[in-house]
Amino acid sequence: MKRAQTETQKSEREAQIIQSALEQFFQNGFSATTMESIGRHAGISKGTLYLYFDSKESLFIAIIKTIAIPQIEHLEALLIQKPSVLETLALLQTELPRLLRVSQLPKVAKVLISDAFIFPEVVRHYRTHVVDRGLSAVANCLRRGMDNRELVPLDPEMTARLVFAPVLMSAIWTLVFDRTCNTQLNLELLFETQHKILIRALTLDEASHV
Amino acid sequence: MKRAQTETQKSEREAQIIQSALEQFFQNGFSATTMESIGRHAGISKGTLYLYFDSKESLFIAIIKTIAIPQIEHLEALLIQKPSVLETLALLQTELPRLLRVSQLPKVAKVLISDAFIFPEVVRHYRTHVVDRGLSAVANCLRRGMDNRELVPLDPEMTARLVFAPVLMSAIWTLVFDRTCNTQLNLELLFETQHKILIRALTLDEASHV
DNA sequence: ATTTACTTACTGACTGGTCAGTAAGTAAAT
DNA sequence: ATTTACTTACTGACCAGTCAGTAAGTAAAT
Repeated sequence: MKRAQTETQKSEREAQIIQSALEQFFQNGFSATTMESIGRHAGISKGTLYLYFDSKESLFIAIIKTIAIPQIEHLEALLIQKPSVLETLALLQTELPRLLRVSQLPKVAKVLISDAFIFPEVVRHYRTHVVDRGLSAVANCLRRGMDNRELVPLDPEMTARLVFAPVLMSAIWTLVFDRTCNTQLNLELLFETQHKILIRALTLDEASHV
Repeated sequence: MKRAQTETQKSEREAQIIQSALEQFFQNGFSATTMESIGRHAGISKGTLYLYFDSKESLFIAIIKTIAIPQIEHLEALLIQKPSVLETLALLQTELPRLLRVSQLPKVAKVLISDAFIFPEVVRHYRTHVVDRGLSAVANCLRRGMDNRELVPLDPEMTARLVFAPVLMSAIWTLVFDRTCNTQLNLELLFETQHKILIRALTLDEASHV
């Protein structure tokens, strides 16, 4: 393998290792993944891995921290951008399928779920810095809508969870079932259907419902 | 360990082994679980395991097949029992938290998700015999309601997925986050909120919505 | 320009330990 | 005495992490 000389090349290699490790952990789980195979898929030897990361565990932690945070910041930015809650919900309908398809977040989630009990402190970190942040962003948006009578009053925390539930389900579905059964879940139709349901359920339109 | 003499005692022991294996696979994943620890938790030695199951893999398959099927049959029975779709939805609101709390289905799901790629044929079996059956049961129920104008017309397959999404989310949440963060998700409030949303979104009441 | 001395990214064989599965042995019941 | 449920000591394969060595690059001296 070509030697990484400059700092830029080195951080490129580090990113390459993290990618390879994510793919291996995702496919085989933490325990069944060998350091040798992470190295091979990154195009380097096992020994070189240890020049970049202390241990298998520190590699796991690096994956969670480097991949998930930028995505959640993107989502937060998205949610405060629109003034109206209804516009925000409409935005989610198109953004969520995109997030599921192009980001690495579903893979990270699968890895985290699978090996949660080996690394409880990583789970706690992920929960407070990724999951709770995402949920709060949506819950706050909904609460604003409920407060200024744009939306029906409901528990905003629970409603936020219900908004995210199909995202988790789709992530698992596409990664686990679609991969092993060679099928393809229609994400656009799923989120379009969810959007219709949410709009009908949450809006106080036409002065009909009590 | 007391010797299992009769056929009844033997199948009790088999069930005990399956329980122990589920707990271990759930906590540590397939690869990191040792046969010795499965035996220890079932109160027998490692060698005895091999009198009941050929291999670690056959133990994994036995878990999926013996635990999930009875639960899904229970759900199917529940869904055809009530004549009205609305009554069925109301029933789900109380049944789903119960299923999440008392059945082993969430643990089985977590194990299956974690080790999906090691056993693709098990995933396919689980999908056709458990997941697709459950989804179809709900989708058929919804389709009936849409056909006889009890419900708003929407894609019944997708709506069924949206009904189940919070179940999967709650399963993961309670098993992964609540366990490691010492919190407790309010399942009753969650499903009550979902029920309110579904009722408002799906019913064609008061002749208001188009 | 070439040699020489030095630095550093990288390699892969090795070690200590683990574990699935096996087979020889024990003991309870008939 | 024989069968049957179970135990335990063992084996061979596998792997995380280490470390002695290699080779690629750099720079000073000739």
